[in-house]
Amino acid sequence: MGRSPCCEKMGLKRGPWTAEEDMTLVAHIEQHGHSNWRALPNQAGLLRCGKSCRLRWINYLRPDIKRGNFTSEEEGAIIQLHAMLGNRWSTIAARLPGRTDNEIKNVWHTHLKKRLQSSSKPSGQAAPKRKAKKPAMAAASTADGSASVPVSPEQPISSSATDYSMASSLENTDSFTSEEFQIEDSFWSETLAMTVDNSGSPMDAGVTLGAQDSASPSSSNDEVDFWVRLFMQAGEVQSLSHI
DNA sequence: AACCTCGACAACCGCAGTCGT
DNA sequence: TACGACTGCGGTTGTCGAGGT
Repeated sequence: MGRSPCCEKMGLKRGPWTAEEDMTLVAHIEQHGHSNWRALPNQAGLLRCGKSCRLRWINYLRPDIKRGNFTSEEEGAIIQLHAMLGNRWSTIAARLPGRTDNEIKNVWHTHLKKRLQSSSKPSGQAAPKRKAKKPAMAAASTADGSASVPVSPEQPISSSATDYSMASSLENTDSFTSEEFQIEDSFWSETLAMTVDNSGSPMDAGVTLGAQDSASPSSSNDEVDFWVRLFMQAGEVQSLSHI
């Protein structure tokens, strides 16, 4: 619709950020905040577009970023949240304090999606050709190789609970081996139960791993809570229908 | 030792939603 | 109400390093 490009391409630097640029950006944000990303590069003296600055800050420079490998709890949470929410990475990230949407998205595409796909295939077909670099990231091989997640990882979230099998996905939380997702039973029963129990005060309810992320907007929580409750109700309906 | 392949992750791009005028 | 500017999000790509051949 004739939108102008997000930034002027002329003279703006691209590619990996240098340590000096990082320092400049951090120093500027600590002093002046980031109320206006578009104007920030000029004010800070950076030859980057505002979008690039924002991304760098959010994904890498923010002080509350948690670096390092994802724990099995976090991976399990991502899988479950993805089953509920689809590719709503920012919403999922809001439930994982210290993790960014980009990071979660990367982990999903590089590890978790393949893990789910491999676990849904017959045994013997999922063996990775290469040894995993990081032990924690070793491809999961379920005991019988028959574990599967009924909801396709690719399936986008639907506005209708009836065409999204939340019930199945929740009922099959033990699709993952206990060694990898120890939190499954306790974590999800607790968090989801809390969501339902707090249905009267949606602002307080939520599926958050660890401490409540104070930075996550309440509207986001409301949205997630809405879907959680909706799916829970749909799950109850489907559970009954299976009887 | 050199080359190849693949995994991991940072960064970019374009679209959609929101807000101000 | 319409329009433009800006921000945020999700998909995709590029780059680098490690492991395999």
